[in-house]
Amino acid sequence: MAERLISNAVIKRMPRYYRYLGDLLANDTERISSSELSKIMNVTASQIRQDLNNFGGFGQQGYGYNVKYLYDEIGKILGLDKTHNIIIIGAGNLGQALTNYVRFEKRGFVVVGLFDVNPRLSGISVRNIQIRMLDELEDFVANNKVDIAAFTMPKEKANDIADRVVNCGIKAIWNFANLELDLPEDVIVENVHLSDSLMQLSYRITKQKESE
Amino acid sequence: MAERLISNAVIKRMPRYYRYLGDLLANDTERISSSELSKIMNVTASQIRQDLNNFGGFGQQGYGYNVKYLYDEIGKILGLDKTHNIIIIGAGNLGQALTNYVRFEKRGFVVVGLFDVNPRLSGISVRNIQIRMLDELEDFVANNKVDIAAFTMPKEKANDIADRVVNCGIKAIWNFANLELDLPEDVIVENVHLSDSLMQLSYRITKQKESE
DNA sequence: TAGATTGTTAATCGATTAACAATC
DNA sequence: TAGATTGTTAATCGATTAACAATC
Repeated sequence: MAERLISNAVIKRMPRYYRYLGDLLANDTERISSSELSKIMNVTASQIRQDLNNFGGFGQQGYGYNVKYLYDEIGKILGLDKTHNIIIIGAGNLGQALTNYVRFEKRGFVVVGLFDVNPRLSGISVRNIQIRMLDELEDFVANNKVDIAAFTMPKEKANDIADRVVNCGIKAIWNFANLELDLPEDVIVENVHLSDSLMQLSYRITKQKESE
Repeated sequence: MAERLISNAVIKRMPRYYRYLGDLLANDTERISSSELSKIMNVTASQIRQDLNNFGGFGQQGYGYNVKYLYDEIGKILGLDKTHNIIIIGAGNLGQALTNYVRFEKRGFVVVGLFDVNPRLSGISVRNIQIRMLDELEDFVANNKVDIAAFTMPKEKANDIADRVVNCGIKAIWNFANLELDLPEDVIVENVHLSDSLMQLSYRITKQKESE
């Protein structure tokens, strides 16, 4: 496959395209032009065509895009045609919420393990996944295919655990801990900083009030 | 206050500055130059100075920035010096997780209400906040100051509830439902699309595997 | 074929970086 | 004062939009 470097701006938009195409598919829409889609999604048609052409020509002149085909292709681009096994480290509220977020499985994401350090949680199950003690981590990863580690533990513990996770050979972290992990560059980290998001909301509220 | 339009790219970086400055403050660092900070944060010094100067001159030539002062000023820019009352709609796992996310309170975010439609949850309390039935929403908002509604209900219900929330006069939504809300433009919506985030992670994993 | 719409090149716009005069 | 470092202007880079030839 051609080693084109695709900008982050483009990649961020792909799941959104996927979502809208999924909706169109659910409505039995067979085909759509970039200009129709641009109206629905509130972006320019030009951007849609540019974005898609980073990955190949999925459309047809005079016709537009076949919704089902494009949906599937974007799914492949995003790796949704493969299964991703996830362990969740930190079985507090957020960890349990993620574990329960069943829908993720629809897209090939499967929670295979749930870890915590609190002995009180030992043996308890969340959605049929028993909570394991963190000291079993290395054994578990050695015996199970794990693609992603989700970090829902307190941030104080995150860097130590990150080292252990990386030593086990896990190459991708979905990080909810409110800090930046310091890791080798071949480890992929996707951050979800809820507190940053809330601050951005707060900024916009404040700005709106000022302008009144 | 001068009505400068500040780009989204800048606003997104502000919470990150705030976080790093908070860490420096915790380490009793009194002052820092843009170039020192740029090394820690892995951005250019130029960008730091440009970003900050959108909001005013917080530094001093030949000295740099006073950490405590800059931290406080960014806090004010982000509206963290004010209290924000939040209601959470959808008392499932994610709603409860957010409710329990005590730390938010440190920054002036207070969960004042928790709603659901499931009668089984009626009367149950999460962190001393009782779960109310959704039909009490309008009454509750009329009698309590509510700044933000967090959406943690299933996406099918999100748009209807959004209309009700907006009719109550709430002007800001923190949206975890995996769809885009269709609302008047004076309503601020901050989206947290966990599934998009996971797909981006999946993309990067896939790409890395291809290049091996 | 004629009309429609893509894929792609060129033009524009905005964001980032570099440079440096101002000044503490 | 001399050195350091900001605030800000100018240059560069990258992303978005416009335009249009290719083609279904």
